Amino acid sequence: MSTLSVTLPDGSTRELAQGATALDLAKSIGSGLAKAAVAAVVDGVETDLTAGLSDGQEVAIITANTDEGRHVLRHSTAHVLAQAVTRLFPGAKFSVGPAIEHGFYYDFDLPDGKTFSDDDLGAIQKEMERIVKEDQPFIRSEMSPDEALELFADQPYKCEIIQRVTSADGDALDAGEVGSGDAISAYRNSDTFVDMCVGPHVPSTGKLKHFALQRTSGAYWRGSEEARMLQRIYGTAWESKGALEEHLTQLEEAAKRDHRRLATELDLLSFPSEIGGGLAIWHPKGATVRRMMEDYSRERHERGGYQFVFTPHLANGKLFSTSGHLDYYADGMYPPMEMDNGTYYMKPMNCPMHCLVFASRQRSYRELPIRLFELGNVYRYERAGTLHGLMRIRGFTQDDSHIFCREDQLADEVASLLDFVLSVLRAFGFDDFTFNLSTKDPGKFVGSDEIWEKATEALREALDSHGLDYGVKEGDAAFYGPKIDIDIRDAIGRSWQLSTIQADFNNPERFDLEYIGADNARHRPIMLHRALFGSIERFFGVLLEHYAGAFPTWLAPVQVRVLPVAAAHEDYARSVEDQLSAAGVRVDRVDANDGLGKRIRAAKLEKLPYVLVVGDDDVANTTVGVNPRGGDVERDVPLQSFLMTIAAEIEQGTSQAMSA
RNA sequence: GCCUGGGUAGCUCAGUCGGUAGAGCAACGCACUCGUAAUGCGUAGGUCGUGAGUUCGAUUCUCAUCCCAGGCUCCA
Repeated sequence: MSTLSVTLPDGSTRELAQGATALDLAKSIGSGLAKAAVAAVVDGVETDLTAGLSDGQEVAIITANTDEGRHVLRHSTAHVLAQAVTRLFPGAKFSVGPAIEHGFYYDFDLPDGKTFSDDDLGAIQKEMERIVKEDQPFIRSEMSPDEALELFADQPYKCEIIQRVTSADGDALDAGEVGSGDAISAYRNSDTFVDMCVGPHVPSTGKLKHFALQRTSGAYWRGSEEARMLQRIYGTAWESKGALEEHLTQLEEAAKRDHRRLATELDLLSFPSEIGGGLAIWHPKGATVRRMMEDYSRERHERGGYQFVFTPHLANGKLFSTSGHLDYYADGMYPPMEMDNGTYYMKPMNCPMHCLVFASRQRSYRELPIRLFELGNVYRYERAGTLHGLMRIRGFTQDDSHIFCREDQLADEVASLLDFVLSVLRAFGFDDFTFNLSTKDPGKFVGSDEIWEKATEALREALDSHGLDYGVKEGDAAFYGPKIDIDIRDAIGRSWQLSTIQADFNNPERFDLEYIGADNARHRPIMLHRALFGSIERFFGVLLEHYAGAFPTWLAPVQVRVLPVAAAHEDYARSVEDQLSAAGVRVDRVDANDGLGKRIRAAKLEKLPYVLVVGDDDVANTTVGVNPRGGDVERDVPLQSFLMTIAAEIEQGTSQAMSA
């Protein structure tokens, strides 16, 4: 019997019997590998383990504990989910079920418009476990579109996908589902269940043991609000029980640092329903942190050559017609207020006002760039279902800046803006950034193509000159100009979009802004929009989750708490408190009405940076017992020495921030 | 806005197959005066999100509405 030879990733070759599969290859290397294998890469193409190999191919085995391997597991588990649902809900139509980050989902259309309730998940999970136990094979077949239409005749969503992918306008989603070209592939698990899919899949359902269904939700077919709403089930799947449990634990940990929960626990702010959805009130402690953030921001802007302005929350609708907001974003604005001399709106952005500041008098080229800065309150009518704590809110404050400059200043200005933004973000403990350049949305823009080209090029140049890697989001720009978005990654690896730098050649035109050039002629300035925190509220939320409520000392609402051991030490405790307070430290005191242990516990739960315990020895020697957050207790520390330490820490926190 | 689930004391939650509610923590009071993550006892606190309907009677059932959560869509 002849053999075939394949090359492994390490360059070595292996002889296998004719007709051998990737699984045979894995077995020949080792039983452990065969057990962990879920798919293979043959000549650069992901393939089923059960596919036959040919002489001369390069083959790599994909194991379950890799990103690619988990992707296969999750995709295969989605098929098991679909089969379970079709067993439990006869007549259910299924549409698409991809693997996603950390898991998978599948969308269904249940007969008679039925919906899933959370209670259904348990039964579906059990059915899935049954299918896993049955160890059904995933058997691949390929067919023509016509054959596929016949096979999936009772699955209208599959038919629609087949029709779309075989017509000229097949899109990425469809391609992911069925591949491209004339051959449509499908995977059959049993006599009663077959699903269209490019694969690859695990050899059999017995490989899929460690998964959990998580939640149900509605999801529009093809992501369109006009289309039918399908029923989606989300789940997660992993290569081992340990990995699954670790993931579930991580989710719990993330939930523990949810800013909405911490905001309540730490008494920072609240969202009273009496006020309305998406509108927060800041309690004293939250307000203190916010004030520190804002003070720092003001300080940096002042040193950065910005001029501070204030503008009103309301404006005549004509202003927003001029800016284009009413043409493009009326839906996102609060409804109009009819007043005696016109129609007024809450402002959704500050830029029109800042344009008027520029226009308030004649400007000379010598003045440029003019950098206007405002902590500006804006109101946007976010749809009810989109509100999310501080992250998505209806009334918020932008640390908003508009820079008016000459064309020859644009590149430098964008470049220095990038430096400025990154330096301030670093001061708040973020150092992992992602950059994205968003380009014109062909369906929603103002201004000429030429202007857009110019603006986009300026942003691109700034990113390139900084040697930054960035992605391009085609069609993601605001209606008035292209933008650079900066995402940060927080302490538990989630990414948040914060800062944005936007070039705008349109508003200067709409507001007819001009300056007198060196040539004594009138010229149009270029405008840059720039938010750094984005919204103070959102940034605060991100910061709160990033630090899990344990703010660094310079930001902490209460920096030190003084605890007298017993009533006899209260006078001394008060004096310690006064001295710290006089030194500018945010300090409070809790007298000995409760046991010391209880008061310390309370302070720890509040995540205070320092707890000072003072007793007999301290009164006698003017010392304190220092219990720092996350550190060891130190007794008999001279008060003056603690004072100097914490003053330095606060100063350093701020000044590190300043020079970062 | 759409789908699903929820709203009971300051917080976290239990409960009521329709007969106006309960725990822990917090608060307050008394006792204890204590050296580094919960001292003990007691008191008070709720028109059960809001409005309407059904009913002898609604926190419980129905409808509407507001708010919240997870998704979808949207996010200048």
